[in-house]
Amino acid sequence: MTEMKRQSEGGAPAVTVDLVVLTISDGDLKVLLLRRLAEPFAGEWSLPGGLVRLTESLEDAARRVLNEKTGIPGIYLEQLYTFGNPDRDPRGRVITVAYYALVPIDVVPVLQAGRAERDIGWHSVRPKEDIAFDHEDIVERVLTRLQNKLDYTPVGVELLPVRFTLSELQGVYEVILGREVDKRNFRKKIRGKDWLVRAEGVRRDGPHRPAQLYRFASPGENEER
Amino acid sequence: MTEMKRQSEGGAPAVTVDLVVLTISDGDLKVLLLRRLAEPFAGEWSLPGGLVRLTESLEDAARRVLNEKTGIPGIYLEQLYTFGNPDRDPRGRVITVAYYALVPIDVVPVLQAGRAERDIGWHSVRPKEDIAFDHEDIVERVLTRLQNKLDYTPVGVELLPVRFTLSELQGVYEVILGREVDKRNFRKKIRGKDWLVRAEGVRRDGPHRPAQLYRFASPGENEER
DNA sequence: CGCCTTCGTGTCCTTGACACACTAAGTAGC
DNA sequence: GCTACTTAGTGTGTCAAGGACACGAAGGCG
Repeated sequence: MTEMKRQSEGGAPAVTVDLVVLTISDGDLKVLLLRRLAEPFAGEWSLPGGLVRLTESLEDAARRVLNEKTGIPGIYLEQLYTFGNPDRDPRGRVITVAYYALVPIDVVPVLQAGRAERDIGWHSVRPKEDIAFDHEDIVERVLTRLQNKLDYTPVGVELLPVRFTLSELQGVYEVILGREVDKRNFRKKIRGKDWLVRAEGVRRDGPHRPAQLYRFASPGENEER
Repeated sequence: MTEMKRQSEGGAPAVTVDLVVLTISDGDLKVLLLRRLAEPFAGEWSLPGGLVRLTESLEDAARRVLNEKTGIPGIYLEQLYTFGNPDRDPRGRVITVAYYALVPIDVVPVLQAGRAERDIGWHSVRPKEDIAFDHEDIVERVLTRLQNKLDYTPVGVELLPVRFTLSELQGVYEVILGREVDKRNFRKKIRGKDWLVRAEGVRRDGPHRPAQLYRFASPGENEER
C-alpha cells in the first residue's frame, strides 16, 4: 500500500502486496509501520506495500517490497490472505495479497531505507493504534495464524538470534500467545519436539545463574538428547 | 479460469477467482471440473473460474462464478490461497484467488448450467488426472486444508444432507483423511464435541439394524447428553 | 559470606488418543 | 418361522500429552 499506487484503469483491479513485518523487542511483538505521506490517510500509519509487477511472482514481489521499503532481508515470508473488498481503498479497486515476515531481533537495527526516522517505526501489535485502510484486519489475522503455528512449527527460529536461551524462546511464545506459560511445562514440551540442540556457551546478564545457550537443529541433526 | 478471460493489458495483472467445489458421492471425495472449450489447454479439465469484477468483493465473485458455471448455490465458501506465478497462464499475467466450496450430496443433481453433460463432471480428487494450469496444486492444497480443519470444525455439515447417520459422517472423515478410522473412537470423539443432536427417525437401507439419524446442532442447542 | 535473582529440573493428576470385541436389530432366503 | 448375514451401537484399558506445582543450583553484588 503506497503512494506510488495508481488507480486501476481499464477494468482490471490493481494488485498489491502488503507486508506484516514482525519482530520482538522489549519483550513485545512489534509490527513495522510506515507513515503515509500522501492521501488518502496521509499522516496515518500503514503496512509497507506496493504494486505487483507483471513479471514477478507474488512472493518475489513481497520480498522486493520488503527490501525497497525497509532494507530488511525478509528471511521468513509466508502468504497470509488476500483482501479484496471493493471499498478497501478509496482510490479505486485494489486487491492486496498480504504476506507476513518474521525478522530476528538482531537484524532490526538496519531499518531506514531513506526515510525519516519519524516516518518508519515498530509498533506493538497488541494494543494496536489506528492504522490506515483495512490494515488492522490484516494484522489481526497474522496473530491468529502465528498462534496456530506455534504448536507444530518452531516459529521462534525466525525471531531470535542464532543462539538464544530457553527463557528467550519462552518469551517469544508468551508474547505471541498473549499469556504466560509455565516454565517447566514449556521446557518439557520443547524438549519433546527435538527442535533444538545445545549451543556453545552461556549467557550472563545479571546477578544470577547464567543460562545455557541453544540453537535450532538443522534437519536430521535432532537425533540426540 | 475461463475462455472469457482476456489477457491483461495496460500493466495490471488480471485477477480471477478459481473454485474447488467438493462433494461426496459413491464414498469418494469429488471435485467439480469443466472441460475447457478454448485454448489454452482446450479439451482438458479445469476448475471453474472467472474474472473478478470491479465492484464485487472476492467472495462475491467466487459465489457468482460458482452459480454461473454450475448452478450450485455455494453454501460453504472459504478462501484458500492466492496463486500468482507469472507463467501459470500462457495468455498473460493472471493472478487467481482460489476458494473452495463444500456442497451437500443432495443438491448435487442440480448441475449443468447449460453445458453439455460431457463437459462438466465430478472427478475423484485422489488419483487426480491431468488438469489444466496449476489447478492440480490448488486441489492439493484444499485437501491439506480440509484435513487440518477436521479436528476443530464440523466439516461434515456442509457435505451431508441435514439428517445423516453417524456412519455417513464417519465416511466423510475417512474420505477426507484418506484412511479408515475406528468406529468407536470416532463416535466417542464426535459425541465429545457437542456438534450434533439426535434427529427424528432412523435410516433403513439394507438387511441390518437401522441407523439413528442425527443433525448438526445450531449454536447454543448443544447443551444436552 | 549472605542475599537476591534467574536457571533448571521431577511428580502427580487429568485429559485426550487409540486399540480392541461383543450384542442389538433388522432383512433375506430358505 | 428359523437361520444367516449385515451393519448399528456400545465400554474398557493403556498410553502419551499437557497442566499444576516447589525446590535446589549457580552466580553477582554488597
